[in-house]
Amino acid sequence: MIFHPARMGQHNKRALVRQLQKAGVASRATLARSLGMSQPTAGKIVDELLAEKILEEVEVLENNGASRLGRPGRQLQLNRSRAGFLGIRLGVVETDLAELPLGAADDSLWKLTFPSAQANGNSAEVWEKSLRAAFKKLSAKKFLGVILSAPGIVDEAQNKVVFSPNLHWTESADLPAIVGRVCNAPVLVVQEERAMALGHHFNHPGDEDFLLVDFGTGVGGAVIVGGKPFVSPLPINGELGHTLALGNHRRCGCGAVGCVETLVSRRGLLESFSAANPKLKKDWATLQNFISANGIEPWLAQSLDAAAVAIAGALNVLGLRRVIITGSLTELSSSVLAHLSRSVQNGAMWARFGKVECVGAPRCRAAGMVAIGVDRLVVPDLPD
Amino acid sequence: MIFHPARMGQHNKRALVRQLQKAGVASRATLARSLGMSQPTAGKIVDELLAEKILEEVEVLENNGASRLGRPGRQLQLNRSRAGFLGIRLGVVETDLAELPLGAADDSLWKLTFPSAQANGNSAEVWEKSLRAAFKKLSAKKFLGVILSAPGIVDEAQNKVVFSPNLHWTESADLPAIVGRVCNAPVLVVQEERAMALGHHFNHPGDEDFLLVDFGTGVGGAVIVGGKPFVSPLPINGELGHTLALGNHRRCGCGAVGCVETLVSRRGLLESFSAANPKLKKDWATLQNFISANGIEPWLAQSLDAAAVAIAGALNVLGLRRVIITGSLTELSSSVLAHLSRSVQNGAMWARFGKVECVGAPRCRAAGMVAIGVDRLVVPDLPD
DNA sequence: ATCATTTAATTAAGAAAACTACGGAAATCA
DNA sequence: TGATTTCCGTAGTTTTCTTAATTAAATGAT
Repeated sequence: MIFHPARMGQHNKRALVRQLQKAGVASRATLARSLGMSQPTAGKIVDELLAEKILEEVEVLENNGASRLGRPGRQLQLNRSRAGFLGIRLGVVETDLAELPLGAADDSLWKLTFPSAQANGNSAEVWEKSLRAAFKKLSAKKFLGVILSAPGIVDEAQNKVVFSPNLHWTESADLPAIVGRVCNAPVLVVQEERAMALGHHFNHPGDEDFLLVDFGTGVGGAVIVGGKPFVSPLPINGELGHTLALGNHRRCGCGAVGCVETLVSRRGLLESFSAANPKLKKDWATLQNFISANGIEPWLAQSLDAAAVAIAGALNVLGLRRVIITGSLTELSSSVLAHLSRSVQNGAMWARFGKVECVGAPRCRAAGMVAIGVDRLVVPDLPD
Repeated sequence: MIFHPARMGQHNKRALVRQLQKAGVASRATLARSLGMSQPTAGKIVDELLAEKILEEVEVLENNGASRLGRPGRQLQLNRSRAGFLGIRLGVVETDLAELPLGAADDSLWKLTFPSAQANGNSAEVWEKSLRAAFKKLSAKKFLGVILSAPGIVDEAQNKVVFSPNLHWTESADLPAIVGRVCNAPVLVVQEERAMALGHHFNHPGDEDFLLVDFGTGVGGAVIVGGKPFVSPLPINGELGHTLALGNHRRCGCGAVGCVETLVSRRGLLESFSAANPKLKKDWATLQNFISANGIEPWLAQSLDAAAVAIAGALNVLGLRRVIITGSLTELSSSVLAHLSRSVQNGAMWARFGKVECVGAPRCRAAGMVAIGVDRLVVPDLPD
């Protein structure tokens, strides 16, 4: 990209907003210091953002610990009092809505819920009707934008669902148009795992570089490098659920045969569990209890090892050393994550030279969705 | 990164040099257009670069095809007449030297050669002596810098070899100091595959995003995204040779068991070949002829498929659709690459939605080494 | 041959956004 | 109360880009 003076402003504005997202609350002086810019510059940018109602000033009451010397800074944060974004979580079964502020969005805000699909064919139309009904119940009517998270493969640049084995109607539907008709605001379609990864980053600002792997109906991944979602030439990336596991012959929803997803998705685990223990009930609670009682049986070890090979391979290729695991695997006995972690370390090259970590974490979508909305709608990058 | 006016100049200078590297030859006006900057700006930057002897003007004689209307532009290129860099290719067996110009470096320039290691322990000292002797024979004595390519795992930010199973002495030796004593110029240590990938990019400017996989003593990879080497938090990336292949129990030089490298490195292929055909001579030429005559036998198919799983997994994770294969695999019957290509397409998700390519190419190190030198020594990024 | 046209390169003037330097405001501490 | 420290804003300077106008060097038509 080429720089000229007219672009510098917007760019530094983005940087300042990003910094404030991470810090949560900060003064003009603190922002200037942490960004390496002069105080007048930071002050001027903050003034603009306050005028745009993107930031707000907040009363101090920040007497925690040592009382600082000198004039106290006027603390700033992303605006928590205004409407902000409408979050739509389009899940495989249900769709949830949340009114998200620009700052401090958390996953307790999900309120309204309706089914995502119909048994018969007209899911898109019914979904639009349900959305319209739910929208009427919201307290806010006007939003800066709508952030819609969808499962499957999403082309975020095109706001399109490319492939969704469990929610096929979203592939042909024009989601931005549907949502736009109802909400009358710009719409961003984002991949669920990418939103969760970004959400994790902003909830744990120390985690700047990691691979997030979510286990659920499918197995999806997302990559954060330098605190930003990894952008690749293709709309697909981090898709390690569909790495092939040699020796696995299960047919996957994606059309291929042998994806690790067929081994470690919820359904995949249940299949293996049931095959190894045909007399037990084939449901998740039974599986959970069984693993807690009996530890890691060979069928589970093999599945976990297959996933670990894919994860470790991704770490080697991406140059990462930290894995965040979310979803169903975190609901099982802690020995499961421990086994996976050991197995990942076994396959990750960096483990020979330094530390490789593989830890569980809760899913946090809201914060990530807001971050994407702020990044792409509130302080957008200039084209070119 | 934060921008201020003082940085804009350097940044746009970098962009202009990059553009000229890709274009080969271009005029001020062409550069301005392709970079989206104004003519006066491009002209001013070019003037600086000419004064620094980084660029040179070149006589036209470019009457190919239609005679263009209007005043012809004065064509520019990276300086081909001056010394530029000293390239040192530290191979597993031999070390080669080349005097590299800033523009149009090709691999015919490798001239002086000496052994890389000694049977007894003092390899570093002997290597320094050999280097000193070879350096005396060069026509140029003064270089902008020395680019040293090394096999194994290289931390390019630290100019250090982290791990080199086939050339262990480089791990503990202070290569920049050794080379600096002899050549008296700044030294950059780069990973061989990264140099080759960048070289491929500049020899085929259309290839902006790809994964390069080199087969030889080991199996190494490098990633180019947007025409630039992919930078990751760790000094390791693109290391797909050490992805584990389930069911493979060979011990790898890296310390792990089951790396795909043990299947598809030169030695790995020979092992499998010999095991399947114990009566035949265990050498590369025999293997080549045998494959040409008998096609892809099961042992080879399995090895290729294991490599393909790792490659396809890397494509899925990195969001890429193009693979460049270099090294020993390109020396075999074309059916080998064809098999690998099919197998990669089988495992690559993008193949369901678009095209996935896997093609062979010659190794080109010189161009990549120069590109790295230009990028890091001639028009360096400002620290921050 | 000459002149209009087209493209390239340079010069000059203007605008954007950063920086430094300084001064007033608001707190702590002696 | 006054010294010190820190924060924030104002004023003026600097850097680098842009646009607009000018000069330069080619082609092609009359």
